[in-house]
Amino acid sequence: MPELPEVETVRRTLGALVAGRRIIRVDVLEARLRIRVARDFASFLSGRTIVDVQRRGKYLLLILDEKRVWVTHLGMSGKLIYVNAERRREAHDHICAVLENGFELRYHDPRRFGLAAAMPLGKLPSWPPLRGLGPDPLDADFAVGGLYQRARKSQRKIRDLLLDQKVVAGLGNIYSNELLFYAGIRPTVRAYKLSRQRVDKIAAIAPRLLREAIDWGGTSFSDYRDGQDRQGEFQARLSVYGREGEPCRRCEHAIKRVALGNRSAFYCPSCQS
DNA sequence: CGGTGGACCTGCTGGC
DNA sequence: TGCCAGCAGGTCCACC
Repeated sequence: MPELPEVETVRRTLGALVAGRRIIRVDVLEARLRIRVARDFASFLSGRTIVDVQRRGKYLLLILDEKRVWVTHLGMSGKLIYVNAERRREAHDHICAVLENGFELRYHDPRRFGLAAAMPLGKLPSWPPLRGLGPDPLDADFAVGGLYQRARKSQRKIRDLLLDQKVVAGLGNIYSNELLFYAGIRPTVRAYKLSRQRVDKIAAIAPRLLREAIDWGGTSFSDYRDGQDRQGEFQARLSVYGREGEPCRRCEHAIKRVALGNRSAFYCPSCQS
């Protein structure tokens, strides 16, 4: 579900609402996420004030005082929302952080593929899930040429390479497919077969596509919501993802779907080669 | 090391 | 109406 634009939208909508708020209590209602929520998670966060909300790839970082951090990943179906504490808690609300102003931060995740962890800020860089993340396309120092250096040595299909968070942090199946449409490249092409020019085109388009998706509040297929539980709008502007059989917006040919591994890839047979 | 395929979960949809 | 197969935005691990 949530790829870079969705996580960034949550970061922005949440940041403005929770910065400066103190967590007075944390209720962990279900600890069995992708990584089991640690026993001391609640006590480690209780009493802390949220200073800032940041993002690394698809990971959200709630920076707290006392140099502590609450890290979360939304997996496929996760939401992190800021709601009035009066609102009834729902099934799959796994973590509720009660704030001093009568609101709560709720982590909700039906499939439980996400994670929640807390640690001293200093431990974050060496924490395995974050260590080794590739460059983030929205970072100021994102280098267009870096992708080609990886691609030229890889036997993998280009769609699969783009999904690898060690290569580029933040792309998932929606935006990898969209990116390849705009670059005019079929998802099934082996990475090493692509010219420098074609790979550079993918890398150059990535920040533009992701920023545009953020401008529309991300893509809501089903579960995804921003920090205030609102849907995104970018699903109406997708070019290929989820559009099997529908006409290409550029040339009218029917969009095709192929299974690559366990996941679908979408492309226009006429615009992409 | 690089690459692939299955496992982990729940919920929804479409076909019979 | 009911049941079951297939599919879903992600990541990790065992295996070759």
